[in-house]
Amino acid sequence: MPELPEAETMARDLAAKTVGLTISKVLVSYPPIVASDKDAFSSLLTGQTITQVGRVGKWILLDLTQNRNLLIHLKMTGQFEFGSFPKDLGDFPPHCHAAFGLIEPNDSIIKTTLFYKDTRKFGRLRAFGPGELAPFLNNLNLGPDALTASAEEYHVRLTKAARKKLKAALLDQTILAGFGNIYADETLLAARLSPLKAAGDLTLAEATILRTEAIRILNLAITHRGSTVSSYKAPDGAGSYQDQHLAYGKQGQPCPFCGQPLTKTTVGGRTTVHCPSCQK
DNA sequence: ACGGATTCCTGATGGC
DNA sequence: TGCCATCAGGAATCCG
Repeated sequence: MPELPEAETMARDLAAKTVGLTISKVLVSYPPIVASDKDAFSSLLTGQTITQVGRVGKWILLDLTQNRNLLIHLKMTGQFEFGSFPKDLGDFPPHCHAAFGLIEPNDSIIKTTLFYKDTRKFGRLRAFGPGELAPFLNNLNLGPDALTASAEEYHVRLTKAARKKLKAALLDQTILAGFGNIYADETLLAARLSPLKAAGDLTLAEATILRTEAIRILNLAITHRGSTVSSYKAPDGAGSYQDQHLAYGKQGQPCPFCGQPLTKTTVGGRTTVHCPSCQK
């Protein structure tokens, strides 16, 4: 499930494969995947060249010519795949819902096709015309990026969540952007902080440790191309950070720090694994 | 107002 | 073996 390191990996792979290419054709086989009307979606994108691919929190952002943008949230199972342009709507690869035919500048032959693939169909693609992206992003009210926020920002933003449990606060993208279930559990264990603790009780010293561990783990995960659990895979291959998970999915196994068994609970509706003995 | 529950989806898994 | 129920989870939306 794509979180910050997986979104970053996908954005980098996508940038390497698509920047400089022009979208010559768009086909949508499952219209709900496109947040707006699919014809409006296609006409906003067709003819535009991809100039940059980046990440905003867990969103993937493609900058296009004529101040247009394509913003994608991968949710649980969204991914990208390359292939040849489908002959019709019945000719899509399995679980692929949108196809973008890409050409070299001043050419007309489709060089490659970018597919949006999403088994569970939770992801959404949105196209924006000039001036439309900023208000949308503004409305998302995303907090500072988990990778670049300062210790003070971690402290101020998390304590403002008051009685919310620390794990739930970390998953709230309006507090800090980028954490998902995996990296929240991994970070909390590394920082020896309880997911059940009230976020409002976090001291500056604790927030500082939390941030240090978060940045260490997120960067390490990026160097490993993310964590491949269930089906995550970036265009240039899967990740391997799952091999270094200490908390996620490790319920019942001994805590790597004290040896007591890790317990599984539910916090904020999410499966949470932690060490009741180490994490205070 | 704020936090918890529900909803969207499908493949994997577990129990009988 | 087969079938059905349950679970997984990001974030918008609904609810108390």
